[in-house]
Amino acid sequence: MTSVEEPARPGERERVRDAARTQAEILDVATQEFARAGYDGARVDEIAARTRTTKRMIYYYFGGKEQLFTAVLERAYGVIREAEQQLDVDHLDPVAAIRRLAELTFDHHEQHPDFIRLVSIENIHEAQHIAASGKLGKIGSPALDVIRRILEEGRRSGLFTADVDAVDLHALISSFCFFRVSNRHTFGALFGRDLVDPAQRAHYRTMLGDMVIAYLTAERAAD
Amino acid sequence: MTSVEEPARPGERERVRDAARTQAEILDVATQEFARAGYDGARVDEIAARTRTTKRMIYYYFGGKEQLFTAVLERAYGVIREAEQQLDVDHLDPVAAIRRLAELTFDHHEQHPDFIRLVSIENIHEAQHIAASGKLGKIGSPALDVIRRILEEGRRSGLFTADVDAVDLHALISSFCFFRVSNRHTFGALFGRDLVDPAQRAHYRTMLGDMVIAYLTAERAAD
DNA sequence: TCACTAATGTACGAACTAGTACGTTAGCTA
DNA sequence: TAGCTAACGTACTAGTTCGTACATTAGTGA
Repeated sequence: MTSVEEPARPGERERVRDAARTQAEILDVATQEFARAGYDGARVDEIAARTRTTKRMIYYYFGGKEQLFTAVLERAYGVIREAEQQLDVDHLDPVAAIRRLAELTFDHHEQHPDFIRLVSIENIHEAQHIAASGKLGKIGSPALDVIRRILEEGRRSGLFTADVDAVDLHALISSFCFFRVSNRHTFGALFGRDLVDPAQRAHYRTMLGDMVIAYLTAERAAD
Repeated sequence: MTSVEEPARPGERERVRDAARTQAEILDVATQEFARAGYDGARVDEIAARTRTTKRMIYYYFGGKEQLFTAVLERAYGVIREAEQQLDVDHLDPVAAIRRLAELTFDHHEQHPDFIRLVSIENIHEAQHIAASGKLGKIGSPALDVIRRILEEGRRSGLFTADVDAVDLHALISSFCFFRVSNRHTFGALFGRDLVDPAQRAHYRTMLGDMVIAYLTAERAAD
């Protein structure tokens, strides 16, 4: 998540009024607060109190609580898109490429629990903020293009047998990565196992890769 | 979910005062309201208005909003436990047994979207109500015992090669089933694909089974 | 340097919301 | 059938929460 800790660039004197900084600071704090308490549990006053500015500015820049949450979502999705764009697997064989992609997803989900919480919250509200966003419509994800290319190559070379398209494979990979973070509390409370235990991280990361590869390369009964 | 539509048993005259019926009716409506709006978004007044009783009775029987939500969770988890207890796969070979179990999980998740939403909500609140419940501690799940038996048999017979225990396999199966329902709104909005489209139901159900079997039976590099 | 506007702060209000004090009655039991 | 209590309803309050009217000032362009 883009943060605003650094006081602009060195040499540039910290101005008292800085619209960009104020907005970014509001977004940082709002991200934490919405992720912590959910949309209705989050308090606009609390967000304001934890910035260097006032509630007035939240309404000045974002218009209201709903639009603030939408802006928070837009930025959070932007971050994962950027990470996915860094992905370069064209030099790898399809099996290694898919494993690399799955591991990137795994790592990103683990490193951004706030993002997971925001997405969970947005689903409770039936994606109404995404629908109202404009910036966030059906713009897909860079990962999808990568998956498409890998799948094509994998099938061409005969390594992949599964009858699956890029979107479904993305869902399969995401489901494991997402669940592990999103449901860790209830899962831990009910089954006594912490899915995000650092000592088990490598285990689950391998498990994910094994699962995806096994699925894609399994011998299939006649289609 | 246990419902209270039927006016007791036929012949039994509907009494004006019926503690069990009132409590069940409150739980029914509260389940819907909490699932609809989240914990903080849910309104005690709204729950009361949609029952045949008043807010007073919610406090009389449950004590408060927190305890009401806990009671709602307890009942919802009870329902899935019951479903899992119906499961009888001892007569099936391990591969068929695991597929049957996965499909039962798939079906239950699809048929109980409110349950999924409640669990998502409880995770946003870090499972605090489960922790405070008593009824819901680390009591596991009937499905776990079934998985344990199938895994043992599968490994004994040499069919299963994966180094995975029952809890992790349960997580793998649940993640796909849960994500498909819990994240359908954001996934649909971002990728233009409805994961719960009835026309695709069989496709995803097969995909789940294929994935689990492929993972369990894949040829592994030397361990 | 001066005026203009974007950026900011203060103080407040209207509406909502969880929870409760108090009073009433249905239905069971002796 | 009388009386007792679990079950129920009404009306209210204290505290909260989103949002805004109004006043002020930093920084910039002419």
